[in-house]
Amino acid sequence: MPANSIPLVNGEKANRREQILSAAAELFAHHGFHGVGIDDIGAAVGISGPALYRHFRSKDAILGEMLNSISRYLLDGGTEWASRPVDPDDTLAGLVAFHVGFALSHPALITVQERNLANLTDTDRKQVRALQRQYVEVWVRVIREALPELGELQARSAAHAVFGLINSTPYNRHLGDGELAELLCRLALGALRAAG
Amino acid sequence: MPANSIPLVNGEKANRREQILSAAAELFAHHGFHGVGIDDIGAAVGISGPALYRHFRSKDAILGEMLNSISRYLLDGGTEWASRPVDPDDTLAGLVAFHVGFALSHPALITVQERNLANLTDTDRKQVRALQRQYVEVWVRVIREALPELGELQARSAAHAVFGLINSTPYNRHLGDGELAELLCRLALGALRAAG
DNA sequence: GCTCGGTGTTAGCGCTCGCTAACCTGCCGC
DNA sequence: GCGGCAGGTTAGCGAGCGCTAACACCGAGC
Repeated sequence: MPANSIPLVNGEKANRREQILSAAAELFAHHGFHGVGIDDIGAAVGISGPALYRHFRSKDAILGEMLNSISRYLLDGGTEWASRPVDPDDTLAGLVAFHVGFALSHPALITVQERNLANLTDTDRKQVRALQRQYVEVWVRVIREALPELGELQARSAAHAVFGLINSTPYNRHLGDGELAELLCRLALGALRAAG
Repeated sequence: MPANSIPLVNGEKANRREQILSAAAELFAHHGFHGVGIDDIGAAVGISGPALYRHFRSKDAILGEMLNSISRYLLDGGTEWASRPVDPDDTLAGLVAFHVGFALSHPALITVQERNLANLTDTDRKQVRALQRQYVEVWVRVIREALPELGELQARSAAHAVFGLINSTPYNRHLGDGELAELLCRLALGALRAAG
């Protein structure tokens, strides 16, 4: 697990900022950024409305910090897996498992990241986009090492498709976590294998 | 192609209601339901703001009709494919190709359907949910006929995952449509094959 | 040629929402 | 023990938004 700080599955302990981020993530995931009021977020952590401004400069800043830290966490984790000196197939499998693990333990963050990019400030959006692009590049590199017959464009499209597959976790709560994780890994790797 | 009416790739001819629905879909996809104003939608079809109320009862009604017709179109098309008397593998391949075709020609609708369910009226949401559930059941049935070793829960999870995979088209515009369609079909079928 | 329904316009109401202002309170360091 | 700061409160502002009201235009039918 990278130095980064995301894993604290939900609010047990954690300082106010993190409580707020966690609660806001849940709310944004359910109702969308514009569908959630400052007062709602406050109420979710037991304080009321404007008190949030003691911890964040604005509502946009909450979303900005949330998406930035998600993207950074994924990029750091992905980069670490990609640099493991094992054979390409295992690297790919590790990367898939890493992403699956994140998606399963933080479905709300996945939802927010997928839906609310457009609600970011221009500067925040640029940062997040840059991090996401780098993360995709990590995947493209790993995919092409495991499947040398794929072109770069094909690999990039396949990467996006696999993200879509894995990020289906928010709608996908029929199975237990363990079984679902294993299934998703199999599906993702099966898809990639079929791409070659 | 079912009796239903979705395919008219964009605004060429079409009456006002359909122009509005098409423009609104694009806007909702980019900015989210709450991020789009009545005036924005009007401007996008060359009329101004409140004139929309000559064609729709409310802003919610626009979203409601949009999502209802998407869901109905998918269900009708899916049902038709599922009832084709060919062997199970071909049925599954046809279903995949059908969904891929829709996702590629209407990425905005895909985005709206994924992101804005929560913004529907209660009654609209119930209707849409019901249609979506039926569509998933069609997939589950077809998947299990092609892959009898899968349990129902596994098949349902796999279906959701494949939806996620195919619905990645909005982020996936690196390849030409033809090549992307073929790739997505291969990925989806490869994933499902690996599930067994 | 007048009516009238269909479709457009602008003005403006009422509500919600993000955010600020002004004030309160309890804890920590000197 | 007292000053100050961190972190909370409520009141209220200004802007934006969904929607309605009131009116204008135009083409079709008697």
